[in-house]
Amino acid sequence: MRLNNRPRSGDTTTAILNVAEEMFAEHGIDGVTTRALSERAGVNMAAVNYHFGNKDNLTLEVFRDVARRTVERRLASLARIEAEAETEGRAPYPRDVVEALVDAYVNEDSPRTGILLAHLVLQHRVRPTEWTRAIVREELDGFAVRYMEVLHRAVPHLSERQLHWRYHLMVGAVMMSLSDQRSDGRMGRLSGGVADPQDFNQFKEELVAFLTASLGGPDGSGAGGARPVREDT
Amino acid sequence: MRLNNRPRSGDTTTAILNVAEEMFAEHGIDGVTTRALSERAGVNMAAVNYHFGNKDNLTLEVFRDVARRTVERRLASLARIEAEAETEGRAPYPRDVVEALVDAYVNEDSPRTGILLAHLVLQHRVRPTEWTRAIVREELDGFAVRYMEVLHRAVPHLSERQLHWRYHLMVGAVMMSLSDQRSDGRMGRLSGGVADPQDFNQFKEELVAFLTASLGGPDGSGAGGARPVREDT
DNA sequence: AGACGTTTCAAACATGCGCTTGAACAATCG
DNA sequence: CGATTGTTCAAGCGCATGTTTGAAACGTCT
Repeated sequence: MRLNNRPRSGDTTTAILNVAEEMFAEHGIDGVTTRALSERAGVNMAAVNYHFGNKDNLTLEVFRDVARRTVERRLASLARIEAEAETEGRAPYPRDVVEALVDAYVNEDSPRTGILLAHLVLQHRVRPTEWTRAIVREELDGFAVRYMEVLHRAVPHLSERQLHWRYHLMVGAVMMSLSDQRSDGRMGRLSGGVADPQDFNQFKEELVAFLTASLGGPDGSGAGGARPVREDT
Repeated sequence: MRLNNRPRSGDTTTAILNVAEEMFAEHGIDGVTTRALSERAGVNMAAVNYHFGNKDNLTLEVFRDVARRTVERRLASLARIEAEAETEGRAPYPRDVVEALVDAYVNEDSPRTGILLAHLVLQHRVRPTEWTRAIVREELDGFAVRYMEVLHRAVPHLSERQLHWRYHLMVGAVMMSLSDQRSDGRMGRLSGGVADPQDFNQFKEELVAFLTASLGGPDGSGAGGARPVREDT
């Protein structure tokens, strides 16, 4: 047995990982049993425990991978945005910063990624476990801090407290819209098809519009000191 | 046995319902077993099935009740807002409409309600079942339509599609912030305590500010045609 | 070829769950 | 009082799940 120093080229191991990711996206986390998974992967049930120790470990690996990929992508976007802003001698545009967040979730190239992350986060909220905690703390918290750093420069009118609130609310909105896309179809139902989360372009557009607007006013209580969020092209 | 014509004054029945609501809020929906529930309620396990048929039926009743209470409360708020606007011969204030949504979730009088509803909705997203579907469709969908009706009058610059998107994104943000409040404490952790979802006033204030701002611009892509959301006191 | 570590497999095991059962108890009414 | 009906209870059934097991198959190195 080989729990450590696990070669990722192993046929069975990667087959399990791939099928797991696929099935988690489709049926949710609790909706995947070791039996169904191994059957679909064409491997014996015991293989899961042999290669990953137990089921929690497998899900941990799958979702840690997804989290890392996404964070990597978003960090790259942030770096690009900051570089661009610096050469032009200005603060980053709020809209660009928002897009850096959204792009990693809503992306035609890897449509599963966003859904998987939504599953992870919702799972962590509905029923936090050791492995969700581990991923959130080790993979996602760092990015959140970094993101807020850049976001703060883009919308300096927000206080630190407001910044934290807005960020968490932003992420919440994204997560929920992703989960609607997958499971319920409520938006499509209630809108009579006018709003369609399946349409990637529409999805991104509306999401970015919402989030950019949400960064608007310095506070919602005071008089209309809020200014339009964006003046650039 | 008495599955129909069930008197709600029955001692055991209400004890089960109360404890169920309590435990659902605390441990999430899947986190409550019939055994634990009956033990805490001081009744025999069989009592649950005797009085409610099965577990799904019990959860259905608990959450349908919560949904109804909330919807009722919000409908009343909307009616009040509309009446006030009409006597003053104007459209409803966006901020008021937003508050009507938030109040029902974040409320010091019944702090459990919002958390329970968040559980319901998240559960429906993570793992839709017959009974979540039933509640969403029968209790919540109607309100959503009605709410968007009023919201549309408050922010007429939004297209129908935008309206639907914004509404769903708003609800998503609220749900996620509620679930953070309960389970993870991530916001508190990342902000070093500056942002504290346990503080009801702060919670409402930041949430309303975020949502009101999010209704801002007619679209996020165009130039800054957005106007401040609110001018009244 | 033979030996030995690695991987696969069918089968069984252990556990926790919702739910049922049949008897005891309580309450109501003729 | 007895009978009937409504309610509670301890015990256990059936089932699905994650996990373990011991042996078979495979690969590789000498």
